[in-house]
Amino acid sequence: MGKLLSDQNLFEQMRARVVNGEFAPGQRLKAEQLKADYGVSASTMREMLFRLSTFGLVDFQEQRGFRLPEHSADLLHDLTQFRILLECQGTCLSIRLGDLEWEARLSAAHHKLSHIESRLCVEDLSPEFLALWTGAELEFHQTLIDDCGSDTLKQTHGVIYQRFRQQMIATDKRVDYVPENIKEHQGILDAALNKDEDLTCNRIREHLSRNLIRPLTKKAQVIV
Amino acid sequence: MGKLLSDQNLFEQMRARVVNGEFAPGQRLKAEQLKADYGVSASTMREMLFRLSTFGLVDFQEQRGFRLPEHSADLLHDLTQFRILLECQGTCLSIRLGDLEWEARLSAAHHKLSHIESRLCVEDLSPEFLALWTGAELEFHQTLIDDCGSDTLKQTHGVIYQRFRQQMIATDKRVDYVPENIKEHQGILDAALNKDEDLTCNRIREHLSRNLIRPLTKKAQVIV
DNA sequence: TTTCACATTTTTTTCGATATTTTACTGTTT
DNA sequence: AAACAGTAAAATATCGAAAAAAATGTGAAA
Repeated sequence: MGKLLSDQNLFEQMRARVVNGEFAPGQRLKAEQLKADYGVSASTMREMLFRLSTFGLVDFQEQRGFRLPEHSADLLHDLTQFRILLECQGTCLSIRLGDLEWEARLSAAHHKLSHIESRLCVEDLSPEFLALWTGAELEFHQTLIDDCGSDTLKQTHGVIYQRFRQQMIATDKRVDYVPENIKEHQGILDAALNKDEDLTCNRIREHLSRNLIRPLTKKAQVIV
Repeated sequence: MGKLLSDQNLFEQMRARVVNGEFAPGQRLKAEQLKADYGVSASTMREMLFRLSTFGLVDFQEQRGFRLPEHSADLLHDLTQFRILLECQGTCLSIRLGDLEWEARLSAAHHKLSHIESRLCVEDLSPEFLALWTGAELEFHQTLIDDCGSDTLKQTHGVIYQRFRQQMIATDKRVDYVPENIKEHQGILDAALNKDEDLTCNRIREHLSRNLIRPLTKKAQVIV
């Protein structure tokens, strides 16, 4: 298989594999086996698994190795709720702080995404196309919060998004695409470009709520 | 020095050291040197530093090792802002979801904290006493969000709190104690027990704002 | 048949040595 | 003196093997 990968690439590859459902939930990940895929030693592989574990993308238990996280509806709910918090907060701040440049980038990200999503309607979904969609979806949501001015928030969101995606894929290999998605993304874009913070938040919340087990209790005002 | 530490203890010890200002900001952390302190090999030490780096408590750069994060007023600002978001959100949810048991625990945590803080007035601060205060302060703030129902939020808060504390200590060895602290903690407790979500948020925000460079732009409603 | 003790196999963790890369130093040329 | 190349020193990353621990299997006793 692929060889001569730099450390960074190796991490990236493994990240993609554990997120994109190449392993079954709960499956053991043995460094001894995986090392063959990358032509590195078990120690290096172990270190890589360790790094993934600190992002919550693989579980680690002392003296009994690594395994893929179990799928859990509760966890997906929790991650969704947290995504709502981070994306609402981040987007509001971006609306406030972002300049014309940000609006342009957001518009561009949405353009790409909507183009892909419209084709997703008709074609059936190959893994490559799915990866394309995933990438575009991520970029749109990341751009939303990109000008919030808080690296901490953005980094945290990145981690949570990966774990969210991992759980989504574990739930069901099919993409969570529904025709509503197109409308919802459009709605978020419009509200954001209109600089209507409340409306944007509502639409983000609405958009993500699909993955909640139980509806949110009620609105709460949270401050920053 | 200490020997025969389990892996977990070793991590905990190193965490305490890098947080509590035993090393200067920017200082290199060489596994080869540190291994002597715990009687383990450089590899094991390296792994430990790696784990700390994924929490943001030490910086890691490929091919040039580990070092303590630089102190940065901007970073402290950012971490504070994020703490405000997480603690407001978590506390509001706890108020809503927490039962009598939670109120009791919160009350207990505050009792301990306020007792320590009142003594902090008169005595001068030995490192041991400071550690006592830090522990109590952490427990109070953790208890606030403890019944929010989101493990993700609580874990994230734990990580952010550690980094925040690290930056605080790097700023100035003295505790950030001011007489206002006692009043502020009391105010937060009262509002929370009164189940007044808005007031509680305001007081948490007020309490933490001390560490912001610039004041918050304005209130924003963020939803969950 | 069940339970427990013991031995075997597998898996995980730790280690010291080696290879690679970076950093520091030295002397040469412009 | 400044810039550069080349060499030596130090630090980091990688590896395979040894040690430790857990899981598995076997068989005897209840």
